[in-house]
Amino acid sequence: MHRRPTQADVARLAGVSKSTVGFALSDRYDIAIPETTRQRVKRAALEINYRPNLAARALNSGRMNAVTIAFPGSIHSYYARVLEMFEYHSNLHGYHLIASTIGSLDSHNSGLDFATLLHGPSDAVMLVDAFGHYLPNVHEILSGPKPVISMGITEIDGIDSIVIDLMAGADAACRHLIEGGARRMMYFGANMPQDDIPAYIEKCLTSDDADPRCIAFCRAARAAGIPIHMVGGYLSDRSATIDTLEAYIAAHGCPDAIFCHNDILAIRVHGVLRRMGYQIPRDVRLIGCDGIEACEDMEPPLSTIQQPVREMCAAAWEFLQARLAEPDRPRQYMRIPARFLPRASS
Amino acid sequence: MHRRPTQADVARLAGVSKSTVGFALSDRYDIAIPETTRQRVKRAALEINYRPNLAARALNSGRMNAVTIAFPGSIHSYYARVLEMFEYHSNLHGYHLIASTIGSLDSHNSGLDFATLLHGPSDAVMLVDAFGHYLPNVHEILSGPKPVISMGITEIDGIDSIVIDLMAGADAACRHLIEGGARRMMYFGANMPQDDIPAYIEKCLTSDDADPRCIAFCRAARAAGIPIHMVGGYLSDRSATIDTLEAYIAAHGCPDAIFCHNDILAIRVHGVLRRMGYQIPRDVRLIGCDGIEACEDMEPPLSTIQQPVREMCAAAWEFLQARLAEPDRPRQYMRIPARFLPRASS
DNA sequence: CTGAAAGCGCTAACAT
DNA sequence: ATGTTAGCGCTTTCAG
Repeated sequence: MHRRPTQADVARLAGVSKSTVGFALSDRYDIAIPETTRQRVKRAALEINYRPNLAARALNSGRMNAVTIAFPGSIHSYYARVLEMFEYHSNLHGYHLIASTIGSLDSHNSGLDFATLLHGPSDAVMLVDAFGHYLPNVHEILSGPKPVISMGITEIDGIDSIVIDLMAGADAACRHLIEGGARRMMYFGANMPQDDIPAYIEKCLTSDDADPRCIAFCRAARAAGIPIHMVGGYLSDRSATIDTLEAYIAAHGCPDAIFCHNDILAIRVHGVLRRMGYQIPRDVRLIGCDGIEACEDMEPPLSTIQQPVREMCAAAWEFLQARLAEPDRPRQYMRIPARFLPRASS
Repeated sequence: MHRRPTQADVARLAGVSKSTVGFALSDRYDIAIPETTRQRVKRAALEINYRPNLAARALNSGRMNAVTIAFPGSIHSYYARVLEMFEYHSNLHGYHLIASTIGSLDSHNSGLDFATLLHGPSDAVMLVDAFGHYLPNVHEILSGPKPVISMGITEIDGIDSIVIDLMAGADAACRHLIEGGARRMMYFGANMPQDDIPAYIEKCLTSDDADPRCIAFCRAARAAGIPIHMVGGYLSDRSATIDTLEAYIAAHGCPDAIFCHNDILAIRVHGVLRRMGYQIPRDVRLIGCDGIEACEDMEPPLSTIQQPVREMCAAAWEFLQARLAEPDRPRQYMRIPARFLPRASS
């Protein structure tokens, strides 16, 4: 492995100047170069297997041709789908995709802190589901060196956002449970302040600054005049989740309906309930959220709220392009509703 | 958003030269700079919120501080775990991680072709489960501009490889089925040459150049004197998979044991079988592969072959570091066995 | 139509 | 101990 060929090498071989090479190789037809010279340059480049040095190009142009996509916590099935979907667009447009998880202050995961992300080698940062500890300081974003675009169930004030409106879907799900006769309905969450759930419930009832699923759940239960049971906390791993659920059921008995924060959780809950001998939906009705494929493979198939991943990523890419082309344009904003998908589990 | 501050700006503010800034900011203590000057420089940098220009650094140093990780086809649960695990190491060492799927020639997915990957803005490429259409030309790798490291169930001759030895686990799984009384055992695959399965079976029996699961399956069945049923093909989506399985069962009846190419597939098969009224493991015994968490949440929990993702990623990172430090060192090679994990489904 | 040259921001060898 | 300078490879302006 010796030195990589540069445009200078191509120029020497083709017997032209460096700039001619640059123009010819980047197919700039606004510069008048005879077709024969163009071909000669291209052949020379091919012959010595010339590849542009991306760092040099980036230094000169100020463009990295890369985008960072950042996920909160860990990359589970749903985020993997978002990643894949977004990658489709970035590939199509010749962008490289830097994938990252964001580390929060309290959690002990290894994710990058936001500043590192923001100053990393990309032209823009896509934040997926930024909330709570993952929600960066807006001032830091606005004074930062590159555009940030938020996508997912949360939005960031003043920042380009594609927000999936879970509220309608979550509300439909909860009302579906209630109308089906749920009296002891429970919300099972993976990202709730474990220490003070009553305060969180109060927050859900009175403000809009909480997880839309939780808001919908609390309000639907309140409206129906049934008690608000929220269980969960920062459940990092599978066994913690299972222990929490089992402990709850041992102490309070089994709810007649469970709305889970996401499908992964719903699948776990499904397993726990069946192992404890409960029948779904006869004894307990179960609903998840996200719309991952595995839900359909459960027995019975799990009801869920379908996240419009395809539309979200397509819109995010559009927003990104527009923002890069015109950094000072007004804030871009789009809401996409998520639909409740009833299946046999509820 | 105006011009980003550079080291020259810091130098001006601190009243020193550019190189002093460079040395001070990179904490090079081999250069004698008085502590007071160092502090003055750092304060100045902080004051104007200086951040290094990564493109410039990369151009100068020849290092991007980024690694590309590439997956075949789509990023499902198992690959998401690999991604996350590998990201742990890259984050820890200050590397950015470029995630990509590789597009094969025949499939219509949007993945990048290997040459693009190889010439992308990273210092090395990690190939996960490179096989078949995803397996790049070895010469292209060796004459390429950066190290390539293979990880997963396949290895690449002459290229640094961490190979997960699935053979032992797959063999244990198949023998477990046979010893449990399987007479009509089936392999359900997602990446097989659909058009000529007999030839593929022959290949599995006679050569080592095939999927280790398939090899183990064919040989175990042959050794036990039972027929070799392989079903599948290039099953891209969920419904194609289900149709294929249902068609097979309609035509040939239900096997008494199914070994699936991976857990995602096993979960689908699980759903199809239960919906058709078959009991697991009474009527059919079922085994998957990869060891994704959701297997444990099935009813009954699914037997699987546990991929040692953590060990693989740790070893891959070690290999990478060693290779970057010493490009001409001899080929690095490591085999890690994957263990069969029997559960109630078999 | 083509070539020379400046400059992107950083690093490191070399001079003071 | 600090400053000067060359150069990484590319893009692009400006002369010829």
